[in-house]
Amino acid sequence: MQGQNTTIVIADDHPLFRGALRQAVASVMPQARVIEASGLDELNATLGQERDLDLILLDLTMPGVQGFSALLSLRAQHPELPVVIVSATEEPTVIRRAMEFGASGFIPKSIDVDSIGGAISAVLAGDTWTPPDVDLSAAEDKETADLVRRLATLTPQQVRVLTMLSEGLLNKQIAYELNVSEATVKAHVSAILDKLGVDSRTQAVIAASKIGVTQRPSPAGAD
DNA sequence: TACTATCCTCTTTAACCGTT
DNA sequence: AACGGTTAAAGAGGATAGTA
Repeated sequence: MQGQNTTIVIADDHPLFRGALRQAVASVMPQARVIEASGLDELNATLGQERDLDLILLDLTMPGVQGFSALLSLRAQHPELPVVIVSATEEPTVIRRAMEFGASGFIPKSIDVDSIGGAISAVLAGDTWTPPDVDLSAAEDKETADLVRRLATLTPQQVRVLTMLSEGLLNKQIAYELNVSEATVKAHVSAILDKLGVDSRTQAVIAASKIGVTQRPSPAGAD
């Protein structure tokens, strides 16, 4: 059924773990074609070139990736393409949030290769997969859940603008970065404020950082 | 099946207003 | 004047429904 026409992208900056993932894929589907990307740029290049991709294994912490922003824009730009998050963390909050942002699965790096293979085949079969020993039922407060839902409605361009907003850029600077007029940026900002249900860009930035869509620069080394 | 009409979303821009 | 924000409008592109 599945195997020979299946193409899977592994996006992770650690070569060792890319190897482990590749091995896990091979154990489940020896025929599958695997494309590796070591960063966001390579991933985007792959997405631009390749047509019939079946699955992306996405590391949550890669160069060029801020929080969930990569997942968010992937979901926005390629709604049909299943994304499985691969991460070192096993925090239920992070896992739940990833799933709410549209991930098809969440694989902690600590689990064994067999389980990873099982997770991958489950997702390819159309199911979702999260670590069985992690309790996801713990309810998040309503406001946060609501905010997550709102964030998920942002368009790719709006996600880009929000990311730059979080970096403290002015409308004029964002316009320069995106090669559009300042009026365009203002319109995007307005749309973002509307969708997030806030009144100002600062509130939008605070909301985004609260959820973890964009990470604020942390004072101490945080990794 | 193929073609067309239509609707909707996304993106872009200009004009305008309020605040500092 | 500079900056942030709102609104109306228009073009591109995709999805959908109806028709021949």
